[in-house]
Amino acid sequence: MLDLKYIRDNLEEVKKNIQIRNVSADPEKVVNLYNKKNEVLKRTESLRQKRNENVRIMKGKLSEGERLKLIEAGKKLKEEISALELSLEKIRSNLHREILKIPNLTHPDVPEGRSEDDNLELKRWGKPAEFTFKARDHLQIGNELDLIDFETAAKVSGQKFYYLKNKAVMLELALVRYALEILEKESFTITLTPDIAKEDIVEGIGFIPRGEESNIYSLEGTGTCLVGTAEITLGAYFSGQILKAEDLPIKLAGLSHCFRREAGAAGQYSKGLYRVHQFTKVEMFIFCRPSQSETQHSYLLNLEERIYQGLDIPYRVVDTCTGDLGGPAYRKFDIEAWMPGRGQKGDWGEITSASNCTDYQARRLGIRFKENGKSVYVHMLNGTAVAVSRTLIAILENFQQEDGSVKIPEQLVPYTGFSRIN
RNA sequence: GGAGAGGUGUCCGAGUGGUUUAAGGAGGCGGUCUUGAAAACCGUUGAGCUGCAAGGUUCCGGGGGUUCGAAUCCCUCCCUCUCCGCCA
Repeated sequence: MLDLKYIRDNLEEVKKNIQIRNVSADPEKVVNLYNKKNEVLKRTESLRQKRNENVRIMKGKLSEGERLKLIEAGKKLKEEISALELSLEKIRSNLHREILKIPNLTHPDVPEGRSEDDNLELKRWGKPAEFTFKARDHLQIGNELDLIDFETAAKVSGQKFYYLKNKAVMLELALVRYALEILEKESFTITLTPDIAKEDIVEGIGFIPRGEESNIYSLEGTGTCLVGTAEITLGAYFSGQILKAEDLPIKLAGLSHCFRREAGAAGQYSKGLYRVHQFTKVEMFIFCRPSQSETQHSYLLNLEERIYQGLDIPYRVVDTCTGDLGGPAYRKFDIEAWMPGRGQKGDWGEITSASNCTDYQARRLGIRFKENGKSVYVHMLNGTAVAVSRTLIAILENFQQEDGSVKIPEQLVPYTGFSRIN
């Protein structure tokens, strides 16, 4: 969330930002609720002060008459205070609800636009393969080589689930190992995170844990959710803590399953493994000083590129436009891999994203560090190291051979133990 | 899942209704002394909200309750430890 004082003092800027990011939020309502909260808080606190004074007097020796009088006064104060506290609580919860709708500020270089079509292409790497035969999509390849089984998964778990089989299993494990080793060398602390997190944590990271529009599976009656990404469990790792300035930047990497409801998502561009309810992902996370976050953001993008260059997957990098940014992100770079089976004649498909969320998440989660005796919110960044299911698409479709087999990228062979699937 | 013991500031730890405005210790920071360091001594040292500030207010695992007044009493949930049960 944004700082309340900042919204109050920069209302026009916040309004403009909401407009270019194409979301519905009402900062004026937030400011009104904030002012109202402060006003009621002030009255509550002055009554509390009276109550405390009253109590202090009663610590000493008093005549019975005086004591009774003070007790009566205390009773009256108590009633007034609880009435005010009740309305304060109401205002607070309204304020909380409204402020969560307000997105992060936006980096000045982010292209303005309404949808992903307005994202700005920054660069391309590699050359999409030109096939001398009719290219198949990963569904066909997966079927022919007995690698992916959607039908059985639909029967057992529902649509948009899948069984990986045979060499695809090893390929998934190899990708995970490949990414984790690179990150370990980059002195990330590698972790294997829980796949479940508490609702307030999920919300603190900026996801909506419940409701129709939520992309998150909540576990009824437990106050917890299945994580949509390890960004949640990594980001909350230090929640409520004050970090040592000399420890920054802190780099964590996490392997987890990711669960997404994807309600209403369907169609040609979501087919097969592209949009599924469960997949495996290695995520990177950085906590740093505000002055470092732009550099760290480039660093994350750079690492992602290295990882996909190592896999020989052709890709392009895009700077996500204002209308396509999620609430917490200040700026986001996506890597889109070339997927020959996507659309009619192949297309780019998002395979990683690296976001600089500045202090938007840190404020809700209470993650700070000390600077000159003052506590400052850290900046938090996240990036995909390997999203396995989509990387499988890219590998199967880009490295398919005329004889129906699939070649494994050279750098992955030490991890798979085979260089070809057939 | 059952029984018991716990959860207090960066850490250890005292505290069972009103001199707790959280004792004391360790650690950190500053200083005295010293060629320098150690030791010793002196001082200082949590966070949030509000406010220009002074100040005020909240926080003793979370939430709720009793009371004029709660770290302290009651209810509830969470977590940790020990033992038992179950189990990859």
